[in-house]
Amino acid sequence: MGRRKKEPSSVHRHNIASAAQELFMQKGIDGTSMNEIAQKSGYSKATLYVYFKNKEEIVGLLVLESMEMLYDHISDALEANAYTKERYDNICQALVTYQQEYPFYFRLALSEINIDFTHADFLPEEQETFRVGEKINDKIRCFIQDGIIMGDFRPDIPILTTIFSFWGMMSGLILTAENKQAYIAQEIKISRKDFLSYGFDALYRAIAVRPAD
Amino acid sequence: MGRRKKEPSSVHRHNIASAAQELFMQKGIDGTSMNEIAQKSGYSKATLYVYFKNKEEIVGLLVLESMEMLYDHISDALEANAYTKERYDNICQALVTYQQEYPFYFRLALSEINIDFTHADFLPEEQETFRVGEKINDKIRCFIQDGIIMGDFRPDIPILTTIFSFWGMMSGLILTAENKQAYIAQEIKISRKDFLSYGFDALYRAIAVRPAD
Amino acid sequence: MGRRKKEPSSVHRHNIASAAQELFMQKGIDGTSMNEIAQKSGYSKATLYVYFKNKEEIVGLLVLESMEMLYDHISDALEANAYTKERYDNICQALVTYQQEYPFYFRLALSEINIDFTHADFLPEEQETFRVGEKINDKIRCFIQDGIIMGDFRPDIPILTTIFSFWGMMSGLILTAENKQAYIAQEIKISRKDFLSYGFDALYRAIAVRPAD
Amino acid sequence: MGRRKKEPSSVHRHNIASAAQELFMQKGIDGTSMNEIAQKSGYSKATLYVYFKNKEEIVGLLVLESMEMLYDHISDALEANAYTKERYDNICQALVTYQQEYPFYFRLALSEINIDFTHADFLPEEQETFRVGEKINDKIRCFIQDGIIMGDFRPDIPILTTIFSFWGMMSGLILTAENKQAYIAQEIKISRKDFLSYGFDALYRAIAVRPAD
DNA sequence: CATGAATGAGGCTTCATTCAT
DNA sequence: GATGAATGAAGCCTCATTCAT
Repeated sequence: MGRRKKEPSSVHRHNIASAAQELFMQKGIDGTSMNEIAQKSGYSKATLYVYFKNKEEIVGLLVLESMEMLYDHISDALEANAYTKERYDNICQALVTYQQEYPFYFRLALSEINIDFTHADFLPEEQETFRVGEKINDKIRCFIQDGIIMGDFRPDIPILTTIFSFWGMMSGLILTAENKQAYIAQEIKISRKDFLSYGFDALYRAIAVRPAD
Repeated sequence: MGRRKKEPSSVHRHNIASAAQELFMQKGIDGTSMNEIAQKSGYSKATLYVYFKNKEEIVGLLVLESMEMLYDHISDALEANAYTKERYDNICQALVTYQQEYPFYFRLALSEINIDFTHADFLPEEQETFRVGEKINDKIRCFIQDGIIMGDFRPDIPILTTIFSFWGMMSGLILTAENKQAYIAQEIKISRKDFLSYGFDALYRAIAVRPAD
Repeated sequence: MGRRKKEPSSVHRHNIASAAQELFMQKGIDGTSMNEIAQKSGYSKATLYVYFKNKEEIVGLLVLESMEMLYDHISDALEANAYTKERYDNICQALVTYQQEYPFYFRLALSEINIDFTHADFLPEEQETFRVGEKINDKIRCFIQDGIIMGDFRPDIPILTTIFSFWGMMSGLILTAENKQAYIAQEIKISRKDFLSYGFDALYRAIAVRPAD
Repeated sequence: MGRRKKEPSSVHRHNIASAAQELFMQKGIDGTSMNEIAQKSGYSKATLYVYFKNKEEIVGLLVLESMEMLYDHISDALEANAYTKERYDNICQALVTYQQEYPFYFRLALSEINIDFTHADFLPEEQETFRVGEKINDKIRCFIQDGIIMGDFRPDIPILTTIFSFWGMMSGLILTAENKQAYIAQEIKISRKDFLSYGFDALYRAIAVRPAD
């Protein structure tokens, strides 16, 4: 291969991680070889190791990138609207969109790779990922507090507990909509959108001042 | 190794699958080698292949076994009590217990391996697994219908949608309690039990006739 | 499996060897597992080792058996007729038939497993095989001597040299007819029978008193 | 192991195939493991897979290489001399030399691996092998036609039939000379050279205009 | 910087063979 | 005698990673 133009290192990192992401999505992390990543990204296998210490670091960057995108999605969702319910719906939509765009990392974020400080291996990327996670939490916290102030959410709800339990329940709902897709369509005969709305609304009522139904 | 006592074949299968389960849990399916399964189960690697055609078949049995246990857990939960809320709590508890006992398959059931008819590969074990899944659905359906009849659940709730969305949300909640364990304990300073109750109750209210709060 | 009726050991040996033969023919010796032989023969894998010390011994018996059949074929061919050319044709036909019936052992006899006293491993079966080979040679020697006496073969031909070179050439011809079957049919447009006759006749003329053409 | 000097890839392929050839010769294809090939060739096992997709491909290259050498041997044999009998003897000698140099592939060419269009798997190497086989046939065809024109061969001989039957018979003869070597020397007390000449001459007479005896 | 080349380690699976019953 | 059960050894192949250039 000819040498390529001098580009900032981060561009190459992104190119590689990007190719990896698609493959991971299709075949899982373990199911994807560095060889395949090399081929898909157009770099040589050895070059991968110029930009990443190892496979794990690729995953790390990917998780960080996806976490940042999630942050952006959620930020946007919150800034756009004034009414609490609308903002809530926007957050839900942001999550759904995010899952559709980065199904692989949505799953990761939910379960597999655990980004809490327990097993902080302290790779720089992981630290950063954690930080972004905190920023997301903050955003949500503000949103809930705003909602309380605006009289839309019950004033007695435990904020942190709500954030985490909702995060879990929403993720589970979205994942189910994804995984049981065919089943839901054929057996329940309901659109994915309605299926999701049903769940999101149920959750909203749980913290709303008066059942908004 | 010495020969071992004559035991019915199913015992060996269970021994092996059991060892596999623990390893899968710790390191994932792909991350676990047949070598490790052999060592942990106390059989020789070759013997594994006497009892299972290949690694995949071990996973298959495990999924089936765990699905059956889930069915038992849920059956018990439903038969034990008369009051709808109690029965609901029992189901929740059954799921939590199940997740604690078979964390790996709880995860599977939620996401990766898809037990709907979409990708019915028709391995006998997989077929059976699907059937058990259906039995579980039926149980839940009856429970909800009973709840409606007893006047505890709103009569207009869409039953199938509720089953699937609740399944997703509950799984997500339980998984979060598991994965963010340390975070929840240290940051929110709330017990896992309370964390889970908060979520389960929120969901209950969503279908209960009158907010039980 | 239930025990089977008491049969002379040789019957079981034959059953097993027989099953092995078919498999060897289809998939080669190395390509055939004891497992497959066990299944095909209807005995358990362990029982194979009651009747044969190991896989090699099965091959040994098979070679012996096939050598004996070849002897029978050739004996019959020689005793049937009076005229030299007829007897010659019969021998050729015997070889062809033998190759069709035992393609695998025809090949062995020609090349792979070498039954000359050089590498006499002195397994009883191999010794016996060698002895049968000698008996075949004797038969042919007599045939040639008869032919000379009858004035059909040139009196000066070197008998042993003729036996061995003819054995080689005939085998090679037959094998080619078998292996290039499709090619011969499609490209040369000649029947296998005619193809073989052409070669056999050429060889006959080489030792006949007057070109019989 | 240290890295080795930069050599064109084909050199490595040849090195590996060459080592494989010797082993195949001694122990057969199935009897030879990639491990052994690695050791004998001085490369690591993994490196074998850099240069060959799998074991089969090694065989493929070997067959092709040997086929090409055979072509060269025969080409040389034909171009060297003017008299038909001399050219015939040269061809025979070429075959003998070839068998001595590549005993393993001589055997293959004769029997096992079938290079006719029947089972054209269409691997590039196999296609090429087939093509070379055709070139050899052409050379021989020309030789026979020349012989007829020069009045040395009978004008009525069926050319293709002759080519194939002679190829079979000659191969069989050469193989017998090889396999029964010890036997021939000790029992017949004749040199291999004379043994072969006897057979080749017999075949020559079968197509020569007048028995050259 | 970029990479072709090389490889140790290890994965899954199969097999011939043994042994206690 | 017959076999179910068990296994050490080995086979093919893949992979993440390193290093010299």
